[in-house]
Amino acid sequence: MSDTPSKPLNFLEQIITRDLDGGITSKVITRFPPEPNGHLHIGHAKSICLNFGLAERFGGECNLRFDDTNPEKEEQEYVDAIKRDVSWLGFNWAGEVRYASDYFDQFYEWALHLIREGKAYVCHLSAEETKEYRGWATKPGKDSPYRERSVAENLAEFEKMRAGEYDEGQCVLRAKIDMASPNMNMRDPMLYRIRKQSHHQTGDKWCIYPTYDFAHGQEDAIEGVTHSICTLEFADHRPLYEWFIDNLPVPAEPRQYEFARLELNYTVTSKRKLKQLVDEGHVDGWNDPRMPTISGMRRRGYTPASLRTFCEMIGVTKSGSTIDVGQLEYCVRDDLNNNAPRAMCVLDPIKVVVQNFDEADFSGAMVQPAHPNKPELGERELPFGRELYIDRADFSEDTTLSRKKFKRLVMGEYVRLRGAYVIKAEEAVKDSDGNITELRVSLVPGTVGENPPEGIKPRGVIHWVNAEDCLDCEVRLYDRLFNDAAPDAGDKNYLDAINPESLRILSGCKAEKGLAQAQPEQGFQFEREGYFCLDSQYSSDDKLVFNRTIGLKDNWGKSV
RNA sequence: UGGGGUGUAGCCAAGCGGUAAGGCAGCGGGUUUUGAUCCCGUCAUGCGAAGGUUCGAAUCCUUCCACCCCAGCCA
Repeated sequence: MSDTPSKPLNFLEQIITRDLDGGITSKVITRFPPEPNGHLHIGHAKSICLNFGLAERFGGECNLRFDDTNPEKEEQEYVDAIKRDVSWLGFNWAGEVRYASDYFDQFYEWALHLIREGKAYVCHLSAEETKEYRGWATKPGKDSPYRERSVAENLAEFEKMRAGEYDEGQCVLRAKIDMASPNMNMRDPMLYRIRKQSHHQTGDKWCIYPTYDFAHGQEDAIEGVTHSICTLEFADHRPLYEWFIDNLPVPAEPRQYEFARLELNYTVTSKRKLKQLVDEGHVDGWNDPRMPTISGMRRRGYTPASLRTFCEMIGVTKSGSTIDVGQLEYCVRDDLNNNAPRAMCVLDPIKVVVQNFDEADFSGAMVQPAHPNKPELGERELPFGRELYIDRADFSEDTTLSRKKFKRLVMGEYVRLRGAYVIKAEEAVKDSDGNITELRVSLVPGTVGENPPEGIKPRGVIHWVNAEDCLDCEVRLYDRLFNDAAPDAGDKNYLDAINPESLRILSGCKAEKGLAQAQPEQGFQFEREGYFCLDSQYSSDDKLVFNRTIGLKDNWGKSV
């Protein structure tokens, strides 16, 4: 036994443990059931981690099943993207991908079964009439005039529906349950509706499609799902889920459990809103690095591990909660800090000329570990020459700046070049507008890897690159997409909360030579700047584009 | 309003009648050739409120309050 306290079980883990111990379940089967009508986002990641994670933890299996019961909004493109996202997160679904549409024949048989049992009927009420008949919270509904049709008539009518003899909206198949139920879902819910559209999986085979309610529990039963986990808003559907399981000759009895979906502040996650951001060009596609989509976060530089850690960290409960994005950001920062190789990149370069370069006792290159506490990641070479670049913000002519407030280069004073020499600022060359165009410095010999002689106190450590062989690159600084913690709360228009500075494109940045080997999505820490990765879309052999995943934690200024 | 669900720190979250875990954020300090990391310390006389039961209540009972969800031929 390890002495680290184990994480307490969440309520689902407690239920599963109980079911396993009590012999109610022999092998846990879960499923992740997306509808292929949009791209996956961070909220789905929670569900994915939950379902796959539970299966993993208890030695079970998790299926990937597309809930494709509505051809109206679904597309193959989404199916492909979803598979890609789930795989990227690092999960393997059991067997082949499943589709609700794989079971359409079976659902049809079961519909027939209910009709024969007198538990379902074809209803010709219009949508508006149906709504009226349904009643209201305090008002019980009225029975449809078609409710008491004979089995034979229902069979015939349903066959006509299936055969395409009715148009969309003319009739539906409904379960005969209870029009006075306080639970609206039990007031004779729809089982089948007519949709004369081809389906991405079944083509034109069907013109009637089962509803979510008529499909979900039965799919679970067919697949032997033991614990069917969904979000809170489906809790009201559970009695209906159970009604189908009880009234149909299904091969198993899955149970439904609900948990609270993930909400993040400074973020919107509704499919409709994300689609609007894309369609109206507020962002650069579904995988824009500012999007909370899996593909967007991936392009931004989030790692699968960081997302999984996050989902693990926030817990699983039934209380509606909004997590601080800071917690998500902490997870990537932590993962990247532990694993990302270090590099230097000057974002706003100012040329530096080392006037006594010939006194350098190291010509050629400095050597630095790729990671300060991971020697196994190897070393990198930092060429060093007469001309360098440092960041404009790392130099000041103001000699009154205190050492505590400004730990960088000041005219006439010393600073350490990360991994190289201590230098002293001697002179600033300016253009006619007073902008510094070049900085002349001198190096202190013998200070590579060594402390400077007595009396020389560098104010701090700054990053730099060698002018001769550094790489020109573009750096994209991303910030939160919204300035408002709750962009879509109340009757606010979330578009008004868009952060106009959520993307800043910096060109002419100078990266250390070794970064030429960077692979798209591979994370690096640009020392003193943050975590970056090569953009998978805009980077090419002759143009390097780096995305800032997240900045370094920045405490200074708060306490000085 | 009928039904369903939820209230523990700024944000999450353990707790399951024996005297409020942990994480994020914050604050104070130490180490540091990254203002990062790391390390140490600190952070609820209090569990939505009020009553009650009990030697003992965040946990049990009663009433009340607040917030979320449902009332699609969406999922």
